[in-house]
Amino acid sequence: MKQAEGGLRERKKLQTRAALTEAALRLALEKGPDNVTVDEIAEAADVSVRTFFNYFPHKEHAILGRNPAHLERALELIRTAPDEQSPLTTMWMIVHDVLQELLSEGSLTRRGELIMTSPSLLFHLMLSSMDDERQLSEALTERIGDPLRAKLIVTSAGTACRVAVELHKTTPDSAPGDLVDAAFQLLAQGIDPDYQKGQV
Amino acid sequence: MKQAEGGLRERKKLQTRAALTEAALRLALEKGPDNVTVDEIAEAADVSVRTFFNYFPHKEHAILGRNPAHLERALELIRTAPDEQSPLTTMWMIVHDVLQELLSEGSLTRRGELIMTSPSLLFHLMLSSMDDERQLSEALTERIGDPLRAKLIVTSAGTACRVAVELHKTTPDSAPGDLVDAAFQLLAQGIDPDYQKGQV
DNA sequence: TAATAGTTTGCAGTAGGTGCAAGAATCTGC
DNA sequence: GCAGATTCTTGCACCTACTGCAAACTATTA
Repeated sequence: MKQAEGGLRERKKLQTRAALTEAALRLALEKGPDNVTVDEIAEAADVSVRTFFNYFPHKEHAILGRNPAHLERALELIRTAPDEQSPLTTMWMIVHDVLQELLSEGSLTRRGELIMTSPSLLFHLMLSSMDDERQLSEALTERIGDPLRAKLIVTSAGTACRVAVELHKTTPDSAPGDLVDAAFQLLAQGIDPDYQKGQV
Repeated sequence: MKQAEGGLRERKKLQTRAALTEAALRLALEKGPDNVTVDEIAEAADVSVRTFFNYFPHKEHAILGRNPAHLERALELIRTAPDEQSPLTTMWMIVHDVLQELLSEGSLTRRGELIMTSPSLLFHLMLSSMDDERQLSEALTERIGDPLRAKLIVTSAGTACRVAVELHKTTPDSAPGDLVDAAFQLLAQGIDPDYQKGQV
């Protein structure tokens, strides 16, 4: 029978994975994300290159070090949200849930800024976000019925974060959290009340 | 002195570029976008692999065959929009401008569906869209002042298109154009009037 | 037609990424 | 604590994407 959680094997895998993400992030910060090779990361984590690719499909995944638990929690938040809570409010809570953790472990600033400097990283982040998005949309559709609106709410929440981070780079005086809040507010109430379709 | 436009050299470059995108798209459709190699594309277009990379930085760019003229026209539309036209309305016109051309040349369905099947293609598209987005946001900020709102409007328009295409795949009975319109409408008026920030 | 400027190409090299099979480590039932 | 099954690691051979360089070629210009 398979040993559940506490096995040595399990722990070693977690260790290896942690060592790889740690090394990847550190080296990426030191040398710039595009100047790190998989060879270096593997060597720093003391495993073979081949093993690296057993853990991550792409170099970028190691640097991003995505936490699968975040998606789980987000889905849970959507499923257990009280009826009276509006959908975008739920999304706001999800965003802040993740944001809080990233801030508390101090990896947001390091990793976040890194991501914004590298198109390739950003790209892979978005790529892996696509699947999350799909799952979140499905969960939200389950709740509110309208699939178009559900998808728009989920993707808009994502866009709000991205826009906030980008804008924060050009105007560092405004806090990212405030920008996220402002973006959510705009999206909720409408980004253009004067819109008129079909003035062709 | 440099010959302006009609030179043989100029025409040959256009020809080569066209041959490459044509071959890339055709092969991608035949064999699936991830099973095409640059070798094949180059051979089909009767040029060397090295020449391929003189024209496109990535394989995906050839398949996407992005038309630089689209961005130019979009920027022009933003700059010359009448004062009374609301910003999202302008974005709607841009979207339909491109849509119309893609439909008329018949490449939307072929290329569009292809793109949606390949994460790699999708993300090269988004990646190159990021730069477009930046330029469009700047132009729109110029016009309406508020950079956050401008960025949100531009990115939301992009998201609307993406969501519409995705949704069209699962519910093919609704036309993509209608879905785009519905998405724009929702975004304009607000995706969640009951949103309340900070119910933590 | 000769000089010039721009294009194509082959070649050599770096790096990401995968399949396979052998060997090492862990886990299981006894 | 041991034998056998399971799982992980690793080296190796291989494919593909992509870049820099210098030589060969071709259109343009005077």
